[in-house]
Amino acid sequence: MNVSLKDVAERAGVSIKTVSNVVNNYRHVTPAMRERVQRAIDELGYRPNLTARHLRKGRTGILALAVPELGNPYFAELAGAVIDVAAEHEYTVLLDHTGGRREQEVLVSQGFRARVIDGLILSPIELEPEDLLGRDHDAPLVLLGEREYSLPYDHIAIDNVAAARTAVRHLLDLGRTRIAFLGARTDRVNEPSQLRLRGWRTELTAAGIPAPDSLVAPTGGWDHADGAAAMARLLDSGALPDAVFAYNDLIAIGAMRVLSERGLRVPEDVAVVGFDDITEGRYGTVTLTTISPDKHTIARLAVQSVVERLRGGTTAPEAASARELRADFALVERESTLGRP
Amino acid sequence: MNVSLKDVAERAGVSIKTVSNVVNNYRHVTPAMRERVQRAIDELGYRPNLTARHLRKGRTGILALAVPELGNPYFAELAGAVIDVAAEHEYTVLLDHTGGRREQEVLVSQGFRARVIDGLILSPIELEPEDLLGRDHDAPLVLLGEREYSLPYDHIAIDNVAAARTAVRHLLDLGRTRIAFLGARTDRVNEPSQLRLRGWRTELTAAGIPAPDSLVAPTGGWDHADGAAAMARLLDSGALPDAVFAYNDLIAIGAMRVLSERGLRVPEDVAVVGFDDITEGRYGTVTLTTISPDKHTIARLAVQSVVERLRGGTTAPEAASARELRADFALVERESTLGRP
DNA sequence: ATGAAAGCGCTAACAA
DNA sequence: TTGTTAGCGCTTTCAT
Repeated sequence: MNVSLKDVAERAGVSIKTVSNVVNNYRHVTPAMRERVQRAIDELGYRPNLTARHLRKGRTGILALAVPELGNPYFAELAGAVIDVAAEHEYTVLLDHTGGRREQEVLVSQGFRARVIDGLILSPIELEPEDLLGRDHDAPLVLLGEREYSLPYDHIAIDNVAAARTAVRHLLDLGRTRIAFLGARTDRVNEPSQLRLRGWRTELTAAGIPAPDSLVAPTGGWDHADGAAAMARLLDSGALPDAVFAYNDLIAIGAMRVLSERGLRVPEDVAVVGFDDITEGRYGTVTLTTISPDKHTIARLAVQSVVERLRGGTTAPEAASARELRADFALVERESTLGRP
Repeated sequence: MNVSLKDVAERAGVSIKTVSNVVNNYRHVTPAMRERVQRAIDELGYRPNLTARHLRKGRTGILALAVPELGNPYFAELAGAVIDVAAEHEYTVLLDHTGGRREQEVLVSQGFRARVIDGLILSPIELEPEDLLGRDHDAPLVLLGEREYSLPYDHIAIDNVAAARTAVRHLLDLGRTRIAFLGARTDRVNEPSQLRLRGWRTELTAAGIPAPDSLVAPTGGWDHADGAAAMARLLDSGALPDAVFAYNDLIAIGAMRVLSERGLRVPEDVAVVGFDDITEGRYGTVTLTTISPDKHTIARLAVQSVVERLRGGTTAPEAASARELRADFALVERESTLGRP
């Protein structure tokens, strides 16, 4: 593939510029000349060297997306959506995962893991606002997810408090009164799940129902195993919830597994609501009621945000223009709260 | 970030080469000089321009991975493993998905979707051998998955026939005799699932058990929904299997859902074995017995294959050096065949 | 409408 | 050990 513009130019007996004009569909080229050059291109099998083009133009056509864990179907499905939307804008996506570890998130935000990128979409877990303060990278950054930052970067999320309230409201409507929350991490001061926890507490309080800490079960992570462990601990503690609102679907499914092992029926004994609407929740023995964030809109807003800043040439963060972008969500009612028809 | 080597050189009062030496950890630099340059680097916040470096060296440090569907946890988990292994080799991973459509797979193989890459790992579904014959791209390619090609590219897979036989053997050992196969696609001549189907047939035949077509249920895709539909069709047809071997875990889980809806117990009435060992299978109300391919080894072999060819400078495919690389697999026995303890 | 030439930022001969 | 310089392949003024 070491055929360059120069080779084509020589072959066609024209200048490099003319070949470049043809390659880039420049308007003012006579049809005859275009054809002549095109023939040389075909004969030589010329393919433009994008790296050179990128060096010259200062853009690479690559966006990076960094999520906590690709093994979590929510992020895998979201990544798929981002790839598709990016393709529409003629961008390809470099994917990275951080394990939700602050250190990795910082590296990614600084562009240390993926450096040849035009823009970055980051879904942080542990990242602290100060980590982004001195960000020395000119690729526009957009933040995803429920953490709230007062930073000069676009942030895309659903209204997590409202979503959590909707989930709890649903359980209250079913007559449940001892509604547990599964998935509050306790090993960190700045709790990532605080918005959903706040929604849980607010809705219960508004309904005049107690929201004791004994019904809040912490987890170390957000996987099936964490949900199972938290549920087991909660039951062992003697708390007898008649409903569970989980931080995400994986935790909810892990919890349902434990409930089943303990001989508790879902939803008769314990109703369960998750969060994320991953495909997995639709095919269990008991299908999972969940909050469904509009992943496609999230992906679209994220890519658009980056692409707009790239177009505008304003890659530097500007507090004035930083936006809070909201995607919709919906409660999807299934068997884990309604029972099997 | 428009600080270049030249700026640093001026600031430090040295030549560009010296700065380059420091940046690249070249050996023969006096500590004093190194420190002096480093200070200039820090003061100016210099960051090397990788695009320029890549243009110069002819490499980008990016590997592309194209899988059928990121929403399938198997591929998401595999992608995560590839990203990690690639990082060890100082490569980042550009991720793409093809939907398992031939057209997309061809585009990817030609480098039309992701073009600035050093190497490509492709997991094809519909791709035909002839699609790769005239491949005009100098990035080394390695193929993943169960399709068998006689092509001059490394191919990494587990022994699908043996794995399928192991699964069926397990069911036979449990005394099952009417073992259905779920997930043979019928809309294509070159059946992607043929190896697993062959294993199913071979093992049954070896055991002197009939393997009638009436127990083979085709699917249009490989998702939960496809498994559910196939299972329903099979039951409606009057075939009464006492076991099911599914092409993958998603199909198996979809099938289990339908069995449950029909009042059939797993494994008492119908035992189920899947394929892939996705996390999801470990947390259902009935956990899933499955074939567990060694994803980490697959990822490692794939990245190694590409990196070796990159190192060797031999990016052109060579029939002589094309290898069939095997990763291990294991049967993981769970409740869908053994029952709950 | 086409050509000549500069230069994006870097690496690597070759020189000193 | 450090400096000079010639490109990598492309786009882009500025001429013609």
